[in-house]
Amino acid sequence: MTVIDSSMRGKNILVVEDEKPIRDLLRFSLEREGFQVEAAEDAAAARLALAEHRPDLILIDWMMPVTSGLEFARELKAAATFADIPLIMLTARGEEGDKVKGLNTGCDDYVTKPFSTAELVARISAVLRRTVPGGSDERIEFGGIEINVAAQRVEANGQSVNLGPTEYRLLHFFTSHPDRVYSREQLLDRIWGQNVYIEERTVDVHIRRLRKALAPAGKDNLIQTVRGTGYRFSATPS
Amino acid sequence: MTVIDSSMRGKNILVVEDEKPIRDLLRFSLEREGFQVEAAEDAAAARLALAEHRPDLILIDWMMPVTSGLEFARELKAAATFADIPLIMLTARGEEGDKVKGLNTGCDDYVTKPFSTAELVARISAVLRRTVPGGSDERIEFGGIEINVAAQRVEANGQSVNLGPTEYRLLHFFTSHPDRVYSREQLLDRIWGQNVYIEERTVDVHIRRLRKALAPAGKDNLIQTVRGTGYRFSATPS
DNA sequence: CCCGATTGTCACACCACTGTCATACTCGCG
DNA sequence: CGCGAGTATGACAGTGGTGTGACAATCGGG
Repeated sequence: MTVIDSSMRGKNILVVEDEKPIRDLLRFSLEREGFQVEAAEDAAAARLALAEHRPDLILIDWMMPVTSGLEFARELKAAATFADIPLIMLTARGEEGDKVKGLNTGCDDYVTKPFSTAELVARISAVLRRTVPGGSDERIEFGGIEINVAAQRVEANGQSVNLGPTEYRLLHFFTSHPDRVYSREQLLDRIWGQNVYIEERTVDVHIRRLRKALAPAGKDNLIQTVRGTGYRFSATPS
Repeated sequence: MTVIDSSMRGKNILVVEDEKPIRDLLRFSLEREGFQVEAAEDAAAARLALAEHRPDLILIDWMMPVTSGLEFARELKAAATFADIPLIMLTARGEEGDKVKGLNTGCDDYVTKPFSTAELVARISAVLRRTVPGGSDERIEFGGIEINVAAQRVEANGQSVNLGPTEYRLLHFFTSHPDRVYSREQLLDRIWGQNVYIEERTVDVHIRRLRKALAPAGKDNLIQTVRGTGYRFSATPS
């Protein structure tokens, strides 16, 4: 059993692998380690997943029908939006030439099949570790709230907002998933982690703390209570 | 035949290898790939080459007479001027203990002999890719702190600041990467070296030493603690 | 060889942050 | 209007992350 750094928890990984058994194994292993996993069976599905959500790391099988992993990697590195997402290749053992091609495509590491889960997780952690949060000066803006992901800083109406770690993650999640209701359970899963046993009422308290922090800038009304369901982050008042 | 990324072309590599046949082979292979190669037959010659021109990467043979590759690597990592140059070790196969020692000196990767040219080039490319392009600037200024890289001198508000090598590298890194949060692990990777195993809390101590050194000039508040994440260097207070 | 400088580690103290509870409040409904 | 379920709020104790001083080991120079 591998134990990963707490900062890795909740990192989003996109797995692109055509063989279902391996795909399922990867999903299982990685989710057990605390990663959030999206799986795609080919390049087309991967493109769809990318359009929806930007992962922190992409795992690509080298051998894939239609569009090979190598081609897909090239495609990603050519696209400005995704070029900075770290990339790990899954490759068959002993194909020296293949390894080299993979590295030269711009992938950050490669893992040869068959691989141990421990090794894979170790490599993923290593790659993620040297990735700076918000690698390309990522900025999120919503309804007058601006988040500088790289600096982990928040401004509302130009005033700087001081947040604790949990409130920051909460706000970060809300700003990147606005106009949608989330139950307390969903928020616990996505912000605290999937295997945490915490009182659901605790969410209320952190919502309140976040509202209080946003109040001086008059932005506390962006967090709306949906009675009987949960909370929603939206610019249009209910 | 391997094709390397165009951004790699013209990168300067210093090869330190005592055996002439291997040295020539390395020079030939790397130059064919578009690198500029300086070759030195021992540590003394390497020091001369370093004084003349700063390479983008150093390739060191582990087994060398007089000053071993390991010693030379330590020497480099101790010198503030060269500590940030990425370093790859050439080591004989099967010497597990040696590998570990090599990794602990802070080298970025190692290649076991006998190696294929393709693999070596791939590793070099991978290491160079994750190296930040900047690094050999003459002068850095940020928030009233001025670093004279050539002289390895620091001034804050006009007062000269006395720093140990590690604190100097820490400050150098911070001033060239301001307004970003870095975890302790990331700082260890980027300042101590990628394969060094050091307590994360040690970062705290060096942060404190750096703060103490900057305090007389009133610049210690540029280093900000981001609770639960790491540290940030910024002119705007939190 | 000795000496000062530097480094990595530890132990201790402190305090921001966290999760939980009790209480007050609000809303929907009969 | 009163009731009950759901939510907001304030307080509080425990936890864990961070600051700090001290210390042994190592390094480099005289």
